[in-house]
Amino acid sequence: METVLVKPARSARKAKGDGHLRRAEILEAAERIFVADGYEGATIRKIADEVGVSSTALYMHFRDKDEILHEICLQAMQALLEQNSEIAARPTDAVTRVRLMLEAYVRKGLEHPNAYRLVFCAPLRGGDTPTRRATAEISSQCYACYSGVVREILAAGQLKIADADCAARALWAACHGVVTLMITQPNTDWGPEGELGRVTVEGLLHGLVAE
Amino acid sequence: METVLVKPARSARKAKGDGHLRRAEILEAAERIFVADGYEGATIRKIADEVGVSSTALYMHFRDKDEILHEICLQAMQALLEQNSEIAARPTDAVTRVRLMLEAYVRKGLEHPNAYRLVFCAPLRGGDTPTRRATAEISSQCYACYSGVVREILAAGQLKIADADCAARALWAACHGVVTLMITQPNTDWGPEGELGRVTVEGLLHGLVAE
DNA sequence: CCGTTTAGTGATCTACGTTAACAGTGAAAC
DNA sequence: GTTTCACTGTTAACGTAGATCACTAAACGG
Repeated sequence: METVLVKPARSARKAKGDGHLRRAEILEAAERIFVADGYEGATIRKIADEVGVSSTALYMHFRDKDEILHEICLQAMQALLEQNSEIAARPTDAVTRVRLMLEAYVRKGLEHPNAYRLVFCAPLRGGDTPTRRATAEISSQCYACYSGVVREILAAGQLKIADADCAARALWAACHGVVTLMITQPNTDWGPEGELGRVTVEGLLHGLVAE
Repeated sequence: METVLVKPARSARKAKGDGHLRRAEILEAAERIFVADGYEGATIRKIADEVGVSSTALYMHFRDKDEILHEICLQAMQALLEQNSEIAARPTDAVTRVRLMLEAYVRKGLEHPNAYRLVFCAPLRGGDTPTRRATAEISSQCYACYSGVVREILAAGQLKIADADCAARALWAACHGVVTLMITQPNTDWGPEGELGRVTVEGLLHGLVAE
């Protein structure tokens, strides 16, 4: 059995994990803690401990704590964008596609409550880090993809109001409300699984879309 | 030179403001800072500085930081409850009253964004302080008052779904979504003043209420 | 082989919420 | 008139947070 030549290297110092390997390792650990304990719970030191490295080392790979956690959210955001694009391309009618998007949105939000909170509920302080801009870019693409389908509904003459953007925002806001409410008050009885989301989306769709 | 015997020692000390006077003074200062800088921005030391007192003095009057800021929110909550009660008692039809309540809710939320965030968006950690319970009590009365009117709609046979509570929650969630979106992203263009709120509420009402 | 770059370290800084130990005030009790 | 004592302050300090500093060991390029 041949052993890889490993540096015995004296010391408790963690071996170099070259380049983006260590970076990915940090992101993984951060995600585990972040998902479990939220933004405040995921401290620099906890993440560093999980990786087995000193807290200072994280600043080699990320500008600050925000960048680490926002990078995680960026991934979730990209997944959402992919999903939205996929739904947008389906050969169904526009109303059905909007419905599917909104349902997927609510589902994703409830599945990743901490990421959702960070992206959609945080006051958006600070501003110009690349990660921040990337997230904004993706989320804007996400919205564009979604509102495009709403505009299709308008074009088909099925929208009861003249402003498609406003309708899109209203539907989004309603779903956002469902997600945030259920996330922040998980102990409240929100009725049968998925009922609140369904009633909200269907109700608003019936109110805004003809037929 | 003979001097009057003046309070020697501690000069910079602030005069005693007996009992709840000082308490009210702290609440006022805390509210100013809280409104301007939010929960994280309103630090114990800043509040104490504003009052002109050492930071530890605040612990004479309040158990901890949470209690101070939640007391502020409690007042806003009581105002909301009063408003809701007043609207509930009006001699108009139930649908109109619900509409008025929701509009008032959104307006209040946008007027007191930081209080709104603390009460409705915070993870509700900790739990059994008296102030906490009082807030929960008031907010539950608030909901009861509101959902009672929604039940009136059901009783009048005007509700399209059988579950009045679910309808009430859906309407609330939608408004909550509008408020939180506009609060957390104040730089986004949300269209004409009040439009998003109006469209969301009216749309959902049309979807859930017959006629 | 040597100098530069890279990726790590522990000590330290500032700011936060909070607690502990102590001190001045004023009014009631003696 | 003195003593006592609750009340309301104070300064000092603790523990934890994010972030920075000065430094160093390994990896790399010539």
